[in-house]
Amino acid sequence: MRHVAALAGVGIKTVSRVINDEPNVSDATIARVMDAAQRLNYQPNLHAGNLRRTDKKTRTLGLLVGSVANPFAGALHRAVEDAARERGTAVFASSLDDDPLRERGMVEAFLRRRVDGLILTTVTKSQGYLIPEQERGTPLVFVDRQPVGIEGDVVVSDNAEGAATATRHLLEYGHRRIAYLGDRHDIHTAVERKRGFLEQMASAGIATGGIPIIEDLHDEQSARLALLSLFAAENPPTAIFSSQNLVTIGAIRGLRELGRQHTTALVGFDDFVLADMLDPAITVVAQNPARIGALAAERVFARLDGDQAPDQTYIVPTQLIVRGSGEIRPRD
Amino acid sequence: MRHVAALAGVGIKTVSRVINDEPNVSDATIARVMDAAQRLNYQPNLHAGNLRRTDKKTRTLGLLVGSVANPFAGALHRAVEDAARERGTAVFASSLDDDPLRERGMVEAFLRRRVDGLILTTVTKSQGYLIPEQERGTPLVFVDRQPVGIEGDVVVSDNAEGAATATRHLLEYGHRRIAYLGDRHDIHTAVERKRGFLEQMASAGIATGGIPIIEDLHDEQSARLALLSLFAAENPPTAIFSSQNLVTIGAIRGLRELGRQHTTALVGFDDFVLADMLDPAITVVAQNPARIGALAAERVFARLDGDQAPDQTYIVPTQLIVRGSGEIRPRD
DNA sequence: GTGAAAGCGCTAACAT
DNA sequence: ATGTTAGCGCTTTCAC
Repeated sequence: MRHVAALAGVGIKTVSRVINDEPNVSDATIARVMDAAQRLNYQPNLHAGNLRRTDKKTRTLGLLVGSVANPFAGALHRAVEDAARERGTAVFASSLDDDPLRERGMVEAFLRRRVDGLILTTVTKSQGYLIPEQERGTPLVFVDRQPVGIEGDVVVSDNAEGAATATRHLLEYGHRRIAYLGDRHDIHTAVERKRGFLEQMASAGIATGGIPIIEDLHDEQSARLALLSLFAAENPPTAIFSSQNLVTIGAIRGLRELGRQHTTALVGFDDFVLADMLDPAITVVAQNPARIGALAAERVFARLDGDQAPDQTYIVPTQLIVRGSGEIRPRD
Repeated sequence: MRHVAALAGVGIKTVSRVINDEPNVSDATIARVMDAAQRLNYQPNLHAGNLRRTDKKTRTLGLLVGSVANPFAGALHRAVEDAARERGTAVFASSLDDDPLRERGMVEAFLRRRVDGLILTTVTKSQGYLIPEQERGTPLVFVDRQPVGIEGDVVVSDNAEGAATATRHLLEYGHRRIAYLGDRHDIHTAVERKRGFLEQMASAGIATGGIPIIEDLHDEQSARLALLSLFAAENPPTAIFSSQNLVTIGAIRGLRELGRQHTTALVGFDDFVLADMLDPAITVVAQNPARIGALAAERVFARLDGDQAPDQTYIVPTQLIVRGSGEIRPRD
């Protein structure tokens, strides 16, 4: 900037004014400064400015998700990015792989870079460690998980209601013996989905004690094996509710191995690409990651704009998408 | 930092030493400083440090892709992130949606934030505008596209060879009339894939003039319609080579509509989730986005470490995955 | 409409 | 082993 000022033959403050579109600079001066900046390939240093600037905003956001490689996170990330770009804000993204140490590490890395806000899918047992930062005024929005040991805005899918809808759907098609295949029992979303499922089963007068439930399935392979074990046991289910993407796909593989994909009903939580092109096409309860991301970004920016409203939990509705696999009736 | 120094009863430089793990501080002092930092919830300001630091490294990378919501970009991003984390580097990601203005805007936004390097899938006609930045020493790595108007390290899939492999595969199964469905004809990857296809067809002695070729298919819908038009015309193809993910899926939809999915061979460029669970399962030439990302990150860091080797183009091999659709023989 | 001086939070280069 | 001073590139404040 000093060099630009020298070349344009003006004071450094005038260059600053031109760069930041501040008033009180004559058109002629603006032109001279722009020209000098161009010739020197000058790029303003945002960080240097922020050091002195009163609002202290870096126009940077931090986003923490399970993995940027998974479709749910991708859609969410994209929505956050779109909202951010409108505000001239860049987005740091990081994958946590369910590793609490990584969460701590990346939060610190982002805070050292002075992000204006944080949108996070937490994997730590408690997020109390964020309290000091929150008190300092950094907006925190929790997505897809309820925070523990701290308050904050929260945006989640309607997990319990979505699971209940899926279950109701299967019940309506005449199923009584419905198995639950779930992922890690200790994460918020899984707890809620199981709760929705069980409550709906109970409402239908089904003794919850006898329901086949297999949890902690973390990938396709374990889900596939779980499904096979279901049919190896006595009194196999006539329908399956799978609580997550990979579990659904593993279940499909298992059903196909047994040749039961056309006789066993299946509803999965979370939609996936090409679900409509499988045979049978898979009925799912779809989440809306783009909506979750948009809402989370909206909350962060509202807080940055001074919104003082009490923390709130936003529940994004899910949607049952009927495709075939969920409409298979029991044999008898 | 001043406050920490005051509370610990030491000079500010000593705090700096402790924070940065520099030597020549007694254990007792370290403990006192750490304690004070803890009590004040002190978070060092990386940007302030960088202002004075001689290496001028922000430990930040910028990544530009088509869209962070697409699986190819997600896998690539993840690989870049993994490499970056090992180096204490955070990653900015941004989606371009084929919009040159967005590329320019985001590059500028990243440069103002002083990223140490840039990994980019370019969408502008020429990337000459990056030359000044390159001369300033910022490593630039181009992925999935050849840059124009500038030199730099490049990491791409083996598009031509992959397309040739797919084509050869279809030829080996007896096809002579193979149609090409391609996406935007003006992007590097599409050009290369078409070239590989045509060269292989020519090698097989097939007059390239008569080959059914439809390009500029940008989504499933247009690909589906293109496929239908192929079979509405005289002398329909016995096999299809589709040059991209969405095009492949659109083609599958079209074939199914016509009931020809079991009688028309299909090989797609780029793998996709559940391709193995369709009927028929889809034979593809798979790319390796994770490898591309890892290689790109490696190049950036090598340059940052002072590697002065001439710019190089890294070609990541593709892999034919045989699943069924590509092994259907022509009727006669 | 313009510029000079001070200072943001830190590290470099020297002291001691 | 520790502290002091200057200055990174900018914005603020205030003077002209």
